[in-house]
Amino acid sequence: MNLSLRHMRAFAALASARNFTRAAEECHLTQSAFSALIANLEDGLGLKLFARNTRNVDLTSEGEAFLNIVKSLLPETERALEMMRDQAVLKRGKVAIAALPTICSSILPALIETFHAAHPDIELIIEDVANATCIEQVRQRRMDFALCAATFQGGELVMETLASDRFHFVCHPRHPLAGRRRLTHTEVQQAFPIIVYDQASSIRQHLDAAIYPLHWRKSYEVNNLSSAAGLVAAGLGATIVPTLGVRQFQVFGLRIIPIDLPLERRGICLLRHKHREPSLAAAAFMQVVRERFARELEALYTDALASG
Amino acid sequence: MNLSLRHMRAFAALASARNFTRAAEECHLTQSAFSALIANLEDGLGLKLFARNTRNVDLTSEGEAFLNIVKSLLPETERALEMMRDQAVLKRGKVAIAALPTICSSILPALIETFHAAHPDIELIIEDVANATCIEQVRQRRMDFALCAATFQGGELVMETLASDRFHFVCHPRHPLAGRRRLTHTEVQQAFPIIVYDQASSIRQHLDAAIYPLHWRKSYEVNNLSSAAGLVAAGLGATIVPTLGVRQFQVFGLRIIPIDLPLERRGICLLRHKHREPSLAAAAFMQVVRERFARELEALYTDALASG
DNA sequence: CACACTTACGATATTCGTAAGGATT
DNA sequence: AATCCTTACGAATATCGTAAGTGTG
Repeated sequence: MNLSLRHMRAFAALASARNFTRAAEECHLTQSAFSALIANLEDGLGLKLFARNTRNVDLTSEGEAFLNIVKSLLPETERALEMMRDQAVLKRGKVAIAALPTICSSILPALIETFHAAHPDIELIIEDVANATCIEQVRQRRMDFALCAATFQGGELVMETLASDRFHFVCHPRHPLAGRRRLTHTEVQQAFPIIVYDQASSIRQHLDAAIYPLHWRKSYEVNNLSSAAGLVAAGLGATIVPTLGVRQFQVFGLRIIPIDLPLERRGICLLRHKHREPSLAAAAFMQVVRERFARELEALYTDALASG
Repeated sequence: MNLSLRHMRAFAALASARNFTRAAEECHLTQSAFSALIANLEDGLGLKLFARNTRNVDLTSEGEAFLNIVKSLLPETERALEMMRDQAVLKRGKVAIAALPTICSSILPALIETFHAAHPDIELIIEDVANATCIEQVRQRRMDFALCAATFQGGELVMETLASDRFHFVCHPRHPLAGRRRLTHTEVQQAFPIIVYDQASSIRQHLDAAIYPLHWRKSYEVNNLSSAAGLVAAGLGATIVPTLGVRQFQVFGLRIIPIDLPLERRGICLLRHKHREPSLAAAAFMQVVRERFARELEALYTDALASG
């Protein structure tokens, strides 16, 4: 017996209409096909569900028993299919994204807005974590994808470069270098005191790698860009931030000057797992990312130049 | 989309095995047919449930969602089918019977025993009520059928005569008529004092109709045969009972003498409703009734003659 | 005799298994 | 090269609709 949705729908229709012709219409079938469908159901179950005489159609007591079952089973099945259909048209589902804090506070909100306008019912889970955590979450397939710094990744991780962001020297308007329009990294190294970030930070890692084997004349080490912004605004030192982070400094009216580092740019990538098939929703979000990320970052950069 | 049990079974098998070939075997299909079945399911839902590459089969996130649904829906559906299958082989279901008290206390137990031996899991509901109530319960289709006295029934009731039971004069061994081997109804009428039954009793109704327009010289009117048995045993009078009721008197060692009445016999019938389609279980019980009732009654009769 | 379900039947669609094709490790 | 899924294809099966058959009120 291969009970199908059609069987249940036909049965329910007939149980309610108690008339083959009308029930058949309801199911968009000819009366003959409908009759065969009911007969097939009865055969499959091995018992009569309806007592027919040419004038009336009535449920047998086995039919009553089946009706009780179908009354709960049919709506559940219909609901299940509807849920899947909704998923298919991106009415439901969720996308889990890990992203660097700088991305979360700069570009991501605009991308979310775009995505949400198109797919208002998709749930988004955003985890703003350090680069290493981003990678680890993707490796463990706990997130659909990550937006993080591009680093060499072997194994089952797939990296897709989105854009690269540049670095800026940020200082108080009364800082000795405040009047410069462009700086080299050697000039920056001599700008004492300098505020650097925690070792776990991808900015710090990138800069360490970029400037090696030179040493930073650090004076402060902070965890968040906003802390650095406060220190710089108070005239306690200067700092270096990627374009993705400049906005935090713009509000204080600080000087923002582009730098040329040996590794001038930091690659930003979309990182995903080879064996985590993206859901339709995730695929849709990734598409938004691919289409807009580079442009948004460029806008941030020109904005930083203008304000600096 | 016509979701079927096969779809769900195939999906569940594949989700668990994560391998088309093995899942196909589990479903007793060739791998190719199984593949088509899954493809059909995915097409119907409008989305991919599995991410295949030649080495691995994995659920997509939509597949995970569907798995959650199927994990509850499939067992429910299977259980529903099993219940219906059980009904078909009389492993489940119930039979509701209304029957006269005399039948309930005489023949019915043996029939129940037979039926129960063949169908141990069928629930039986027995209502021992007066004839009028039997008829009314069947008319209202509240019972599968009734075992009661045969009376003219019009409309939607179907009467099937099973047997006819005879009447016996029952008296104390020291009663003046105790030595007789056979009595006529006129002799019985003069046997004073006589114990009769309540107006609602079908025995009383039958006798009233049978003896009309003569009058009973009644001395006591009781509701139950067992009460009458007590009175007769105490030497307070004689009574008239149908064969179905004699057993209650045999235990007291009373004399049981057949009578010839103008309407010698009382028909016992199986009464059912034209439009209450009997369940398989009810049909099975009715069959037992048809096969055994007359024989059982005959046995009671010869037994009564022997003991009388 | 009229209505309502069943049966008959040819056309169409689906599903099956065998066998070949293609991709990944 | 081996494994494993998909595709191709002819045969078997199921389902459809039209139309005729059947039985009950």
